[in-house]
Amino acid sequence: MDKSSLFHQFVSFTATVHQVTHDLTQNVTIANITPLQYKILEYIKVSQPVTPTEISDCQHMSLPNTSRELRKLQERNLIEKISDTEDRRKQYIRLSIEGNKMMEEAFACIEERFLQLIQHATQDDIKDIQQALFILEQKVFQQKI
Amino acid sequence: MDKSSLFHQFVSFTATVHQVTHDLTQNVTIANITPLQYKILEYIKVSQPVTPTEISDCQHMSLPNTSRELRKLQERNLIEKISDTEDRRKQYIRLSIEGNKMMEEAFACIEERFLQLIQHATQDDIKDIQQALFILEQKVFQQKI
DNA sequence: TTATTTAGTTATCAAATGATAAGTAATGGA
DNA sequence: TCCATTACTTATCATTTGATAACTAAATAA
Repeated sequence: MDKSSLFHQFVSFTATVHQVTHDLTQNVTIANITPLQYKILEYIKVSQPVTPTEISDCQHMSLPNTSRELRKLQERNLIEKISDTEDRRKQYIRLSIEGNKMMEEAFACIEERFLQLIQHATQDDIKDIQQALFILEQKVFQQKI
Repeated sequence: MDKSSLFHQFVSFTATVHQVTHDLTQNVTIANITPLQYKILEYIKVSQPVTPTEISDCQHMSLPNTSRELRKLQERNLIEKISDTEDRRKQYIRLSIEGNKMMEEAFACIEERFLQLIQHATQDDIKDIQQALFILEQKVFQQKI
């Protein structure tokens, strides 16, 4: 087995992953949120509390643009900014009650669609899928370049 | 094992996939190509010949916008349009020599980075990865909603 | 203390992308 | 033949996103 043909399998796989995640997340954002804002909220949801700099790094956007989007999200009461007591330059961002509710609903919707995707999976299938996810995470995706 | 905790593992996994593919494809597009144009070329590369309608459907963009981007790509001699002899409304899009060369280089660059990612994988690891990709494709990603 | 660095903001501009209306030309059905 | 549909184009406008300069305030190093 050569690594080059594994590459082709990998490319095809990632294309499918992107396709499926697009389908799963399509139209979950009922509120008037831009795709970028959704991605930011999603990141805050799973990593809160986070600083603007962290968002900037992880979402590959400049700090000024991050600041702008966070301001819009705060104006819509979806997030809260809490300044660090130690270092008063720093801020911690977390979802507001409203923002959290919105993201919970979004995730519930995605989960529902995901469960449809694996509705025919047996208990053994589930175990296989879990194992496969684990192997890929460990042997491919958590490697550093 | 319940399906709900599998969902969380899945979400985390897809986030990692997006992260890694972003890193792999970063800065591969030396030519002055927008991200959208790159994605279109990538799709043409692996699926050619394709019609504008197919591109429109698969890339989730309107036909007018597809037409606009294809015009730009043709102006830069990266693609060719061939009209169908049967149905003269239809067109087939394929990469030009130049466009193909560009995409070959892009893929080579991505492959190089991918190989770095799995440089420490043994022959057994490769087999495991292959098997994991196969299982996920089959049991999760190829399911229809 | 003073200078430098860090964290974030505000403002502004340009480019990319999305949405929509109106059009052409070919096809296919009634 | 006439009408509806399909495939695609052109034009235009709005929105989103990216890039950059100039700024404030706090922390840290010299």
